[in-house]
Amino acid sequence: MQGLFHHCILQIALDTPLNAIFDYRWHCDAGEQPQVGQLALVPFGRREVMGLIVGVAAETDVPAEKLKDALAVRSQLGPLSPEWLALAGFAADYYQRPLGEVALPGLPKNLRVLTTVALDRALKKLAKLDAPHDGTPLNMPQLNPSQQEAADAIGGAAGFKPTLLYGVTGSGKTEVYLQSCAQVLEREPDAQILILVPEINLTPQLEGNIRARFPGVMLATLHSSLSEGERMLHWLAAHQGKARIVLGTRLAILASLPNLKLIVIDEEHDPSYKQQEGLRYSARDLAVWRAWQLGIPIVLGSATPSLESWHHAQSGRYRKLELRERAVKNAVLPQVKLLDMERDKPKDGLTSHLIAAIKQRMERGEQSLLFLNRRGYAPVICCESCGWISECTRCTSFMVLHRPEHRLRCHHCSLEMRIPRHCPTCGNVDLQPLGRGTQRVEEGLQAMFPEARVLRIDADSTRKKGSAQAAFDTVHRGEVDILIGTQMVAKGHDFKKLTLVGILNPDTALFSQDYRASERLFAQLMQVAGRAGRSAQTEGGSTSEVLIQTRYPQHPLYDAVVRHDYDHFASALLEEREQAALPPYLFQALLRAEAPELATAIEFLTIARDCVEHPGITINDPIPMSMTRVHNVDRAQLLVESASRPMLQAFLREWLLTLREMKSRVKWSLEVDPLDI
DNA sequence: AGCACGCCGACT
DNA sequence: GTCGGCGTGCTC
Repeated sequence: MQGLFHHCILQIALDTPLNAIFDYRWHCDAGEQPQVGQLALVPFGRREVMGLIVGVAAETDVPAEKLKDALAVRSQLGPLSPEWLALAGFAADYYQRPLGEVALPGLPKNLRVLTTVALDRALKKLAKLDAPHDGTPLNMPQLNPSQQEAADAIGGAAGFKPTLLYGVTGSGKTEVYLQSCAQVLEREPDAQILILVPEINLTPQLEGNIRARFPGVMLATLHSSLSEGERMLHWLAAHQGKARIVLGTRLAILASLPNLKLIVIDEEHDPSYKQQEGLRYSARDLAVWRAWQLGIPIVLGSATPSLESWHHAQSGRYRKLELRERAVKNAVLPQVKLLDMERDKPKDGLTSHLIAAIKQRMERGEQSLLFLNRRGYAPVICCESCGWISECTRCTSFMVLHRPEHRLRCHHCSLEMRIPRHCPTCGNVDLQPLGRGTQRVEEGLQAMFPEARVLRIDADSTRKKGSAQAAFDTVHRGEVDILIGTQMVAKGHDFKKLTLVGILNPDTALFSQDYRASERLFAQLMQVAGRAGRSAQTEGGSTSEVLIQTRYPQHPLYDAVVRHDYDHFASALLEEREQAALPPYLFQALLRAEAPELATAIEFLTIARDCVEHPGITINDPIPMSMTRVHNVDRAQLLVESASRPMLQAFLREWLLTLREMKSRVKWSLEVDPLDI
């Protein structure tokens, strides 16, 4: 039959915002017919691009004069599976983006270029790179009963079974993952496992663990800091089923994994699973869908689960497994204490109590960690006589003082300037820093403890590639007495000699407009707190301490942190969310618009609000975003809500068709399930 | 999104 | 006289 056709029509998805599939002619009588899931090089406008074949047909409606010939089909590469295409298709539908924008950007860049040398080279290299030398597998450490129970439940599960693994920091969740993996790998000779972690700087440790534990198994990593060559090799290893464990960040959720049998999401509550630009997908949510689609188990692990997952566990949709104790013998949870800043007035940002605690660690030769989520020297400088403050000229924000560099810098648009000698409005020379960031605390500490080895770790101190790792290594070697840092120090690292964590300025999140702020603060505090006392108690029986400086020691959030009581805190938050009709009891989408003038953006959103019928959907009024102006662009947003996800989905599909028709020159974008509102 | 065409301002 | 600004129009 096929011999009758001199050509066929390839239906191809392209990486373009145009919401369409493009048809091309292909002379397929000569060789085999191209397959759905293969890549094809096609002329598109005045350029040549790589597209994904999503259909092969005999005919097309496209008029013959428009129809062009595809240039090449990348036949060296096995086609992406129907399951993978369905995953990309689901993500495209759910997040309301064209299929090509979802399916293509995740592929290695070298697969998408004109020449095929990089692909050929990687294929050759991979063919030689066979089963890694079979070293002696490390013995699996003995698990405690609840770990063992969890590992058996996960490793032995069959069918779609989401599990929430709820375990305090240091309770040995990683060990549970590894032993679950071991069970799956042993049982199914071809099985692949996908392990997602929030950030790359956590992976080296875990990667090492996995390699040591499974010496006969090929491991591939997938994250944004791989070189193009590595990315191609690792992606192919996964695609061919050779890599049996794939460890990656959120982007790895779109990896091609033909024999996927288990998905592990570590620290599932972590906001970095949500992509914050372009296609704003949630890797965690896509992972659950992928597990459902394939009918395989998935584990979501956290000490402070997201309220979404917690809700699912409460309702029975997810199975909940708990690890209540720390896995290392004698390692107990750190003692959390609140330091009332009203009673104990801080000096250089530190209360006398915290200073005394640091001093004590110094004397014992132990390490202290101070956590302050604010980089720079001071968040703003001001004029004492006229009240001028250092605002950014391009953003609704302040210019942050960076003293070591003698500059003011906007953290949103990167505008920089020298520190003015005198006030730009009144000429007064007395400009004062207001508030404090990590640099200023570092300075204060060094003055207070001249003999101490103080190290600051934040985005500014670790600009250069590899410098973050170097800094952490210094801490691990014990060459630091006091560590001061932002978010960066809160995650993953396991400092053996660390017995004190001081948290400097957490109060701002308590009264935030963002209803997710307290959920995030709790998670963050628990995570930083978890840095202390991860190893066995130090000699002399000193327990680890977490000291939180606050003006609101009575606040229920802190009370829950002190009692290490996520359960009640989460249940209370969920109840509030239900009362207030907020997620996870409600589904949201956000339409954003930006323009040189705020009024233009608002006007567009107002038209958008009124342009369609919307039964069952609530559309709020357009409002300026909380940070209205960034880099001289004003931004506004429109929140859309519904109690029914399918209704919201159906509405959005309809709505976007209309919005695209409008051809407005206002730049706009839609986000489904926004995290920050 | 790219990329080209097209029509108005300050420069070798 | 040209280089180049970004408005608008198209991509099987």
